[in-house]
Amino acid sequence: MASDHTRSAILAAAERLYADRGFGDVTLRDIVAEAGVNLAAVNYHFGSKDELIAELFVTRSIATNRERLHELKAAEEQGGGRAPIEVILRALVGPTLRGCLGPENQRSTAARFMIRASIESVPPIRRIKNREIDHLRKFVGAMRRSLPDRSDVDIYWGLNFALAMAHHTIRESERLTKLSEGKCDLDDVEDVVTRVVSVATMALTAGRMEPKVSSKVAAR
Amino acid sequence: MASDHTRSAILAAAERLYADRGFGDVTLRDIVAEAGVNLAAVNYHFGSKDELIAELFVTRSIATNRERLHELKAAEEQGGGRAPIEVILRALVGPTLRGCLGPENQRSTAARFMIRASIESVPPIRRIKNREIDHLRKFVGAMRRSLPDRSDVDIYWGLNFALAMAHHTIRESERLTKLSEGKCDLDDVEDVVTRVVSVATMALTAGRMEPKVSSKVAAR
DNA sequence: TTGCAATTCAAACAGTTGTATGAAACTATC
DNA sequence: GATAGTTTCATACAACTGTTTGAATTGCAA
Repeated sequence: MASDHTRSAILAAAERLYADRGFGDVTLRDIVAEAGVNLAAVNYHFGSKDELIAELFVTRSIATNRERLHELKAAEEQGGGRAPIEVILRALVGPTLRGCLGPENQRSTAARFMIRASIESVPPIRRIKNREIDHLRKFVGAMRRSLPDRSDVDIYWGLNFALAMAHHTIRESERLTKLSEGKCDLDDVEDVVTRVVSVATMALTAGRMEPKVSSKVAAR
Repeated sequence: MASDHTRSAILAAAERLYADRGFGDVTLRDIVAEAGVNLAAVNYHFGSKDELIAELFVTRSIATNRERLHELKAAEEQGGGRAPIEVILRALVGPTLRGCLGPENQRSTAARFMIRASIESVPPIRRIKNREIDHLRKFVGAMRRSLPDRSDVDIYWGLNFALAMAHHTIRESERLTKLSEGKCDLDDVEDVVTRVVSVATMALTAGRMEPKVSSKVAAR
């Protein structure tokens, strides 16, 4: 254990380089040069390159997830177990958007790293994302409680679309800016959050016709 | 020129392998082995590996784009220069969704390739995607004509969200299936198209204008 | 100080990658 | 059927990759 100086220097250097140049062309040698440590130190402290990447991503992920759940829990407690759907959706997409958008020149390394992780899709990160389902289920539960009349299928689709809009906006923020010739202000994060939440809410509440359990939905 | 047999054998083999195993771990040697040709043939016919990938992607892209524009043009001509927003959005996301979704066991190689291209993001493909903006502008134009009261910013956001829902659903179809325990039927492509179009339409028409909301089956 | 484990280091390893070469095998034209 | 141009081929190249090794160094406890 000792000082952990080498270990954290590697983590910091790796995150910075990945954020700047992407996973594709950053080698272990780049990382150790940036960190000022020996090449073998990576394998000594992390086991392998993939485990280093995984540790970086996991650390940032649980931070975001904790934020999300904190917002969600607070909202449900205040509403006596039932939170308005807008608030739930805001807890879902807010932390991610706030973490990854905002004025480019003042984006944290962590934010830029997470954007990279969202754009490029490297095996160790994909493996972790697949275990994120349990986390999403908590939001499914909250949404069900908030919209008890809504079918499960609609809930799932609403969740899917909310995440879609948030993640796609992060991934393609550059393209949207170019397409709109700067008219879409992606630096105003709260406006983006509001837009996403508003559309997702409409998707989940529109056409609230009576129970139209047409066919197979009756299951479960 | 001669027979082009080698050239097309390489293209076919490459597309198949990339579709099956992703760009990450398919080497030129894998490709030439699958195609039954010599290693040097790739560089002889395509110049480099990246140009091979680019050619594959460009071919599929212009096919999709042509479909999109065909649908769009037909709709606008029929409406005398103005098409309903739902139809425009359907022309935008329909071809892509139809090309990439549907019963997994009967997905074409081309479809699986495009899904890979959407999930992993490899440099030559990214470069091409960045030139796709001109194509999107045509849809912006059509949307403006269809919704003259709507601000440009709203149009851009609507387009962005429509693409977001379509692409994210393709990218994360597996996760959505797992999360919903199979309740979201991604094989029913037309239903997916309808859902995406319906939500995007709401995003573009809500808050203003009288309900032109064609009571489409928002959900079933 | 001595001893022992944890850490760092330079160096090499083993493999893979995309690409280049120059000769051989074709193909079509005259 | 010779010839010029295209295409194929086996092979080598050169560079880079993550990982391992075993010796040196360090830090700490007895």
